[in-house]
Amino acid sequence: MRQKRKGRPTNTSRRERISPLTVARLSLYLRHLEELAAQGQSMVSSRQLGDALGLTDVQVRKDLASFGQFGRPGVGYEVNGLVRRLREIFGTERVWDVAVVGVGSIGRALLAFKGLVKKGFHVAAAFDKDPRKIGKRVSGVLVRPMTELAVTVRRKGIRLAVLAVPASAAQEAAEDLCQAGIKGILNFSPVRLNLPDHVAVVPVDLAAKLQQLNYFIGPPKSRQG
Amino acid sequence: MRQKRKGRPTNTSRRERISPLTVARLSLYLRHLEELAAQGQSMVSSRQLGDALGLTDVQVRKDLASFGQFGRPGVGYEVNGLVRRLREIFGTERVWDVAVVGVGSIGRALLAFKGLVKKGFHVAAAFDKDPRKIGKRVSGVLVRPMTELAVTVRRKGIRLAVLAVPASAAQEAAEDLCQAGIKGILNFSPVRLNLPDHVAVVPVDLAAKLQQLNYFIGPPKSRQG
DNA sequence: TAATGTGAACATTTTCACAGCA
DNA sequence: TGCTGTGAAAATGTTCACATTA
Repeated sequence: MRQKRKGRPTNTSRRERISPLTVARLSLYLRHLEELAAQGQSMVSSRQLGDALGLTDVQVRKDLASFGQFGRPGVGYEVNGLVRRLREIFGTERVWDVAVVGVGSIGRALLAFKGLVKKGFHVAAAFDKDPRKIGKRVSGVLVRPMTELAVTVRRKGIRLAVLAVPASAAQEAAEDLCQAGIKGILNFSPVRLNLPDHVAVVPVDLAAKLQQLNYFIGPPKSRQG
Repeated sequence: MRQKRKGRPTNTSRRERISPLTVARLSLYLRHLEELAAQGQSMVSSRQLGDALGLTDVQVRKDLASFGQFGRPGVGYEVNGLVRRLREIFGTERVWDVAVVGVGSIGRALLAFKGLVKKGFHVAAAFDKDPRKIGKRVSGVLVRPMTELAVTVRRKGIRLAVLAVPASAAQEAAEDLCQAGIKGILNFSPVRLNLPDHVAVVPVDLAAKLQQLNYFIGPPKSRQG
């Protein structure tokens, strides 16, 4: 019932839905596999991968099995093959241009962040509405006025944006991004964006994460009751 | 006690475990409720809250019910009361000191981030191992050498840290933090930290989030099918 | 023996349906 | 009627047990 073993059914371009939690873990796998590849390791078992990332071996196999048969029983997974396949899934065999909107401290940090390129992303344009910033270069990227957003995004074919403006300006800027044809927004502003469904938004709320961390730590060790 | 109306079971200090996904949403509720309070709104329904945050009304009620009975049937929830209760849950009726380790671009962004104070966090100390940074002030905070970490953390009673050092230095710095008695780490380094269980770690991997966003957007819209 | 892949059991989370209060 | 609170159903996610392949 299954195909020959050599011709492996990798359901390559079939976009059957991978669960979001699995997708989140796939980027962990990719990160670690890239490290292993850099160290010259050519095979890896689900156990090794899981141990390195704090997951069970079964979880790793289930996740990897969600997009095709890759492993060789008794042997493990081929590192380079998996890296290729995961990049294909994330669409990062190529490099994607990203726009940064808001060149405050967070925007600046992203412009300076070298790690992005290795992962397949390149900050290709930056926007701000502060006239004092416009025309300057930050980490080598020219800061443009918001009025040039649509034109620049279209000309460069940018589909991803990072939104790092103050809360009060976020919704409006997000709508500008939509108008410009952006497909996905990584949102650092502590605001829920109200946008059409065809635009994907991933929120990143640092203060909220600290609150949650504080909850899980619990009350101060009641030293005296 | 405060049972004024019908004895309402608010299980105030009972720390029965709230599920992690609920906790994540509780910070969303708190954020929005604080806004409503600032606007002078005194009551809110689960429906209104849900609409504002992209959740169903049932989800909101289930979440709020997970730590006591708060709503008044036919009326809704009292905004200020909920704000107080949520702050109590997150432990943020008081302000907590936070240490930032690594004063690169991300560390700097956090030092400059005003939003933290409003949420109950104050960056009280910064550390780096680069001698050129040590002794300088960044956003008003003195940068100290890593060798002073333990002493400073203990003296100031700091229990939360943000780790923003390069991947290669992350594990070692994290161990230093543990030694110093830190209880929770917000980890910006793209590395899984291997630490004792009693230290809580919340990872924040920006490149990974972009990858996931790219996955959900899917392949470039093949314009002619 | 050392691995993968997977159905079935289990656990968690979300949604539904509705009882009951104001 | 408008709203909360909640048991039960449905959906989603994780772990277990084991067949299978190298």
